[in-house]
Amino acid sequence: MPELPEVETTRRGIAPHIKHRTVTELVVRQSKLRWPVPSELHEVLPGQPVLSVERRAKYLLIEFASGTLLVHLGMSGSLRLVSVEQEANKHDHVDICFDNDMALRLHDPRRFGAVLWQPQGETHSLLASLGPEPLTDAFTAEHLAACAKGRRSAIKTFIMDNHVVVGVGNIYANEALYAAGIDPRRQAGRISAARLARLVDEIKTVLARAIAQGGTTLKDFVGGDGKPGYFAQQLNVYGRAGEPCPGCGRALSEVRLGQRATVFCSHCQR
DNA sequence: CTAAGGACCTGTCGGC
DNA sequence: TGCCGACAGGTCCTTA
Repeated sequence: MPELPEVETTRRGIAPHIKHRTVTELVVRQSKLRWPVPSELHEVLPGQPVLSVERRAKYLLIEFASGTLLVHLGMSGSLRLVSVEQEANKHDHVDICFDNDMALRLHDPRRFGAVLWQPQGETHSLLASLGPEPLTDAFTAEHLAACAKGRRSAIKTFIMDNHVVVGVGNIYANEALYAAGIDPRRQAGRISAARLARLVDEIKTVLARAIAQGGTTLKDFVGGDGKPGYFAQQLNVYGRAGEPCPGCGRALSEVRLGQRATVFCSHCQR
């Protein structure tokens, strides 16, 4: 569910509560997530203090001295902190229990999420070939233009490719392309450098604004503090097919690209 | 190499 | 009210 802003919001929500806390126990009620939860975690985690909580793409990285716990929320995952006494609900698959009797609880109905282990000094294969973080200086107009050269796939599909740039999910791909005035169906390699530069700016702006607002309000998310709900954010096109374009008033169109809902204004986006 | 499609899984919603 | 298909914020893996 979460797009990058929701993952970042989750990171910020949980980090202060688990940093420097020591793991006492790992409870796995359902080990069949996207990949099996490694059984070695039961031996590896207890007794270790959390050094920090980072993020790479949509992976949360919980750092320990002997390695890093990777947590991905998939489509429907959420994390919240609960008392270890708190009874588990349906789809509460994993608890990481801490020495203050709180547990970081992973809830994930669709089980597209993952909990994986990366030993110290190694890079997990899932993190090995990721593109730059969109909100850092590593994501530049030059980089996007170089990647786009010769590529015939639709620009929307292209910016959702993790090798090009990470963290651009379906909602924000739609929003960034609208903001940049680019037709999502246009071939990536046939867009001018200037327009790609604009797109880089809009991706950064859209994601940064969503993070500032605490993520998009969508029903599955539960805030890191346990407060239900996302945060109100106005989306210009996503989920608004048929409604008037905020710019010109014409009805927004919807097509399917790579099996994903794609909403745009055929007048404002070229 | 690129591009397209299937796969994983549950819940919800609209239509008949 | 009940059943069925379509769809949902992700992304890896296989196939052409």
